[in-house]
Amino acid sequence: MQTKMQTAKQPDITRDKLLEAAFNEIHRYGFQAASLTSILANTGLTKGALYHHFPSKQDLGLAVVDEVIERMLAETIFTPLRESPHPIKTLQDILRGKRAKPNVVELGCPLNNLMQEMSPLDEQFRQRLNALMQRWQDALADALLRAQKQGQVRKEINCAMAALFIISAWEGCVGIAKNMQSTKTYQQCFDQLIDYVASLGA
Amino acid sequence: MQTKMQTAKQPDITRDKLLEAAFNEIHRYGFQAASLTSILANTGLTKGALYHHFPSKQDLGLAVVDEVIERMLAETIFTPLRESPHPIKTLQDILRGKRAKPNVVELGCPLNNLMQEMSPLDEQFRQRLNALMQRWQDALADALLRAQKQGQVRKEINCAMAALFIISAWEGCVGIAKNMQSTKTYQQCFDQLIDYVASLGA
DNA sequence: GCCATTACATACCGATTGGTATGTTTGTGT
DNA sequence: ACACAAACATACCAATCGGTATGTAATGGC
Repeated sequence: MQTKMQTAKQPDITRDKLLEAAFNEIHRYGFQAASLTSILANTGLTKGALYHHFPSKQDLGLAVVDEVIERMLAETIFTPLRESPHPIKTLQDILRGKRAKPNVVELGCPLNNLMQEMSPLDEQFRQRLNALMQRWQDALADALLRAQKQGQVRKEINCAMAALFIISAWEGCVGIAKNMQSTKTYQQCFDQLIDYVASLGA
Repeated sequence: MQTKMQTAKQPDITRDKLLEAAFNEIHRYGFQAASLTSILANTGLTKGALYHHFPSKQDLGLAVVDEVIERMLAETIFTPLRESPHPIKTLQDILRGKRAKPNVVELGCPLNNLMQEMSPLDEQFRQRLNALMQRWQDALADALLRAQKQGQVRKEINCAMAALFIISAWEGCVGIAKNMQSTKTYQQCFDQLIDYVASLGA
């Protein structure tokens, strides 16, 4: 019997619950301060389950990066940019629409939080976070290049460099708004970034 | 006898040693993960000294913000900007020269690190860090306003908003370079920011 | 020169941490 | 139906955490 029984063991679902709870805990407290006990309390599971699915806290954290955060970025940024026929407009829409998630203003960007905390401390974290960053930059540079071919970005613009700067400013805006705890600052800051993106065309 | 004796007790110096060691520890590991034991090991002092000068770990951290980090920002940014007769050039010089400090690329901006870690968790930290951010933004907005009166910044530019964005991008560039562990990325990213500052004039 | 206070050092505490060893239940292949 | 492995739960561990209580040495006022 493969059909769902409520009391049945569902290892995949259990794993996902652990990943989601770990993501939330890490998003708020950072990786080092994230408490496994707290994560387990939020899932109703125990250490037996955790250490059955993940050999260590670090592996749990890396799995959060590779699976949870990767999926979020792919869905909200990478894929829309890649599939868009109007890359500049799509990028600006993404920058505008990001305010939809309220806890981004409260807790910041999960990827950037982990980068700032873990990159100097753990080479494994740094490499995986860096790989995600690279995909982000590539997706953006690709979008800018396509826009450039459409004549919506000036020819003298170095798209890779522009992409790097946009991401930097992007993360910077999220971080400042998080410190200010202000959605107003968030929007003001992103308006400037949207203007910058527009300035690449004129 | 007030003269310096090597074995004499010098409470001010002791306090400074604690603050400096705490700053270094926090800069690398963050506030939550900063170990008091490690800080004391780096000073040769003990808990008796620490808790004589600071009532708690939080007070130690807040003192690091109020005294150590404040002084660094004032010396390297606030004062140069305030006293400069050519604000735009001075700003660009600061952005260019920041690479002088190598551990900024390795460990990032101490202010931003603490903001990203502590703002959602501790209101006292958030307020003090926010106050420093506000002084930064004011110093930058002032400099841009003076440049605007000199005709070096376009009249339609909102200097306060531009200052907010510059700081965001500033911190973003430092953060990205720290994750990449690359002084090259650091310079590439800041070159874009310097171009942006220049674009305010033309 | 005495004395109170400052400026530390030493020893210890409960709480929490990540991790492990072992037990128990559930699913699966034959 | 039986065996075996997977999927958990329970109980426990050493290490480290921030913090405290107490003791001692140095300093400054009178």
